[in-house]
Amino acid sequence: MATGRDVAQLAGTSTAVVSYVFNNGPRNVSPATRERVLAAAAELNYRPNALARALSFGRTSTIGLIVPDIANPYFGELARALEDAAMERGELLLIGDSSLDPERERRHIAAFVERRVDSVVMISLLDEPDFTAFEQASTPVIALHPIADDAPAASLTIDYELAARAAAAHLVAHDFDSIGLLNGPAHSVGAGQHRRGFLAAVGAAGRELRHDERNSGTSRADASAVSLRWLAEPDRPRAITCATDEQAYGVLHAAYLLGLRVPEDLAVIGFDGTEHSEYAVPPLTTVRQPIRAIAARAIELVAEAAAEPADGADFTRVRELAGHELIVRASCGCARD
Amino acid sequence: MATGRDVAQLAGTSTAVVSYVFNNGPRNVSPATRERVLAAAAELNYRPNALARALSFGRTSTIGLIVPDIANPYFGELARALEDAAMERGELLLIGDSSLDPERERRHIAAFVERRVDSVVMISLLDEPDFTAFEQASTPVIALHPIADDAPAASLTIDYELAARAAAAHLVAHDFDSIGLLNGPAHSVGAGQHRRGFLAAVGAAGRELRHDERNSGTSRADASAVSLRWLAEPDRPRAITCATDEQAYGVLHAAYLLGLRVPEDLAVIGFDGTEHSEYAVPPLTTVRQPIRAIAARAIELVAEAAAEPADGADFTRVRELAGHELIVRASCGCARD
DNA sequence: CTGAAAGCGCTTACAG
DNA sequence: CTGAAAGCGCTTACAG
Repeated sequence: MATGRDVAQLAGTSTAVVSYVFNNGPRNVSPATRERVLAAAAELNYRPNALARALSFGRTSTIGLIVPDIANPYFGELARALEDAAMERGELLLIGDSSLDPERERRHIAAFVERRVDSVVMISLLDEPDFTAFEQASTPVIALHPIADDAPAASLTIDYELAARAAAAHLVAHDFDSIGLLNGPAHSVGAGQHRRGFLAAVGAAGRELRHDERNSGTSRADASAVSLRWLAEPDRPRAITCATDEQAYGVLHAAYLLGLRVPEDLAVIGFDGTEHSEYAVPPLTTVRQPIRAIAARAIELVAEAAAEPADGADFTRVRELAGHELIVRASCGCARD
Repeated sequence: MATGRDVAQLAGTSTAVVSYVFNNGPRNVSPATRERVLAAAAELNYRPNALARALSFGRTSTIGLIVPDIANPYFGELARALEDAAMERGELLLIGDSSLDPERERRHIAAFVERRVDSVVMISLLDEPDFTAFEQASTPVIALHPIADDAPAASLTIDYELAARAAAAHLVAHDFDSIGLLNGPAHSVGAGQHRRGFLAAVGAAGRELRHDERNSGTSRADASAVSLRWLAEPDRPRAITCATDEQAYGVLHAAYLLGLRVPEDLAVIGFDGTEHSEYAVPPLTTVRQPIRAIAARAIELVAEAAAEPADGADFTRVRELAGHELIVRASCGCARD
């Protein structure tokens, strides 16, 4: 490929001027010279080498994203929203998919550090992800899940406990005699928050209410297998609220296999609220995370932190909360569309 | 961050040796020196700068992927499979999501060229994508969809016409009196293939068979809206085969809204066969694309082409076909799981 | 086995 | 407004 030197030669100028033209600065270029440079560049199909540029400029204009599972539509939607926000700022989003494999996550972290991404948005598979590589590289990181108070990263999440409580409270208001929580892995931080929210709603019911919790992985397959056993028990719950939409789809599938009608025999509520949830059969009542707002804010925070490395210490103190929204559809028995 | 020079200094050696140690070559290093280098690197948390490395090495060890819509689970699964294959070869996969926006696709192409990815795997939004930027950079590209014979890229796809015919033939064998095709945008190359396969199956039915085609975008929302009108018509089809699973989910949703039972009142067949299709309600009969095999082969082809630029001309002649598989589940009325 | 030096393709003070 | 030169952090012939 043609280099800046080729262009300079053809235009009868220096590489400095070529750079000034392509970056609109930092020095002015006379219109005539600019024209010649542009013409030469067009003729040679010149494309500045972003690697060389980043090397001398000291910034890659690149934001890394690490998601646990890109095949999960929630992370797909999130990735898209983050990319929209990044592009608006002229940054490229690099997506790394951990495929639910912590080793894979580690490799993405290393790859991002080596490639000198300016900043990172991360949804870790782990409750306490290892930020040291980013810390050593002084790369600002924002986690879109709860992290320890002293973790060297910012975080931005909804209030999972409150949101989980809202979902359970909705079931309580339905007057069901028994409700269940299909939670994530029992000992994870996230599961603790869902559990506390769920139990708070049960406690506030003001009446006798059987309740039970089961745990499954986040995949439909896992959730379906667990639900299949659960729903076959004689005292199965009348309603189930889940920690993710994916799990809710597993519950719907299990109910189908067992010949249980939703919502007549079993009410179901999901959590995350991707666009797909509207097209479930039946349409899924769910707690919506404000994906676009979270994405826009995350990119804003991280881009600012990358631009002003001085405030690094402040940035890692950031613990922001976003709002959630309960979306009521047919799966809990409220609406028929 | 520490540089190779810092490490060399601390280890009392030269940057060349640091490079030899971290790359296991191309020159040998005495065990003692290697130890000192490794110790110094560990102490300084040295991470080689991949940008600088790529600049002098002439390769980025990076493969670009462009997908039309990462929120579509089919592309999510595909991205994951491609990343697995890339990682096995020590390459990093960079994912660019076009968000169904051709302008976005163009930007990803430009970004990949500027970042000097070694090769590209592409699923374009367009029937005739513009490969010139890649061609000028002599970056090998493989398209995972049909492309023109003289397009300067390789391609690897299933035989869509044959696969679409298999799906329609299955409906024909059910003895339904009328079947429909929910196809993609009417004038696209892909839609033509689905149509020909569908009509071939109809023609081979050997009996009176009403048939009809409708078109929708690939999203559930679009497919649902189109199906809602279609299924409300008095002579609605008894069975529908779709061009994608996403569209099939839209049909299931529309049937639900209209109170039609699947498969009793309406049989449905999807196309793509992601893992999610098994958890639809009811589980979706679909044509499975061999995602992992396609991904592995695509990476293999493109990586080889990047390694041997001499064979560039041969590479762009590659037009490979992969096999498909009809997976029969409950949605067409055959099985109940 | 190891070091000094040139080069990858940019950007940016420094002179003019 | 423009050019010659140093530097970003690596790799790799070239000498020794």
